Amino acid sequence: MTELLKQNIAKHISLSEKATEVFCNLFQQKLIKKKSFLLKEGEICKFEGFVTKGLFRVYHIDKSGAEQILYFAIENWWITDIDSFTNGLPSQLFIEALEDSEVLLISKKDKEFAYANLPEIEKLFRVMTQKTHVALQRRMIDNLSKTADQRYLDFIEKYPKIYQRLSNLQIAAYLGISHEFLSKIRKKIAGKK
Amino acid sequence: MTELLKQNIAKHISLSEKATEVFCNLFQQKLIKKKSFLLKEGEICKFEGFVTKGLFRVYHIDKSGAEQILYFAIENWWITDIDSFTNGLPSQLFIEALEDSEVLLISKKDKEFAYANLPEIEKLFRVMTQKTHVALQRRMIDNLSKTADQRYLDFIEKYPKIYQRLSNLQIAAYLGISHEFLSKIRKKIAGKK
DNA sequence: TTCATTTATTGAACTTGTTCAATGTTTTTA
DNA sequence: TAAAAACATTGAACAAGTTCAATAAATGAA
Repeated sequence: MTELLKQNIAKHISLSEKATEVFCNLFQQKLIKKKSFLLKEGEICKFEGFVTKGLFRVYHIDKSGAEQILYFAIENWWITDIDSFTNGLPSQLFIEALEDSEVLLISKKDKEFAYANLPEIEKLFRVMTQKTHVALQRRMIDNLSKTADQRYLDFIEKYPKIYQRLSNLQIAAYLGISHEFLSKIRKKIAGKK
Repeated sequence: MTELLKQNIAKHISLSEKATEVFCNLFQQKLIKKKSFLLKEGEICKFEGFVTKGLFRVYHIDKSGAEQILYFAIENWWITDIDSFTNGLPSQLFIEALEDSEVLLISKKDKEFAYANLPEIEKLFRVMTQKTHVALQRRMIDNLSKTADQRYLDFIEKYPKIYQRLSNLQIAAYLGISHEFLSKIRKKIAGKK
């Protein structure tokens, strides 16, 4: 059950078999039905999760009711509201399953146990946070410099597996454009081929 | 000379006086004249820096020659290209002093020494990376949802100290708009008061 | 299988932001 | 301190993206 998780850890750091075992045993599996929420705005995020099956979206709803998607998470991705989780603040985010999904969850207490007793885990999360930060920096630059057409094409190229499983509504909310405009972009691109 | 740095560390984690001393001694001061570069695109970033005086901008230049500013750094801020530094890849960023400045630099080798010998330093950088990541997530959401007018007002409110030291050209490159349009926004806002 | 719901497409009018070129203002530097 | 360079403002024409409303297509639940 934690096979994927073990592989994922090994991609970031080298960790002894024993420590891997101890760490992975801190996770509990949870099944989330499509359209259900792992986290809602206002709640305090008490978990960090690793997706083993399905698809989630992590998003924010602004004052005018529009949704902005921070990221999607499929198999092998981590999900949490890192702000709420680490600082104990009410979350400003929603985490919703877009398919019937399975996650492995670790509680805040157990993660602190891991930090305290498995020193390599501190490195694991430092390295992972650095990588997601670099990815977000790139996305920030792209959003500042590229037109919606190009961001759409980039998205398809970068996440072909995820793209196929998403509606245009979701993709538009990720790109930061209206779904009507995405529809027009798709038409324009189709005409060019 | 490392007084500011020590205070900054203490804001993130609690670290023994001895370890603080050892860690801070790994830094070397460097003076950077206005309009000089700490890093240029194509170079491999070999340092992580802590600003003790002055002002820097960290930016990218896209294919069409437009500049996108990832962030500004004044006293008490850290600067590096984390991607290039950790992965040894050629940087896609420029780090330029906008004022005569002073930084404390730590080399990659010395940082690895610190990770290996001062276990708390691993935590320090995990915590700091998490905080900058949360800040960037918020900026991402704002860029997806807010109009340029609002982003400009937010910027002034959030970074009043930095704002005063910047030209409109720099602010526009941070907000992702043309400086002409920023000029029009400023006129509109001034008229409303 | 059918009906209801959600998702996608399209057009028209509108808003936001860009580009280019001209002019004025401030800051640097010789 | 004068000239040069960098920065800021403005207008006009244009491009990118939104909003609203209508319709079509796909999906899901009974």
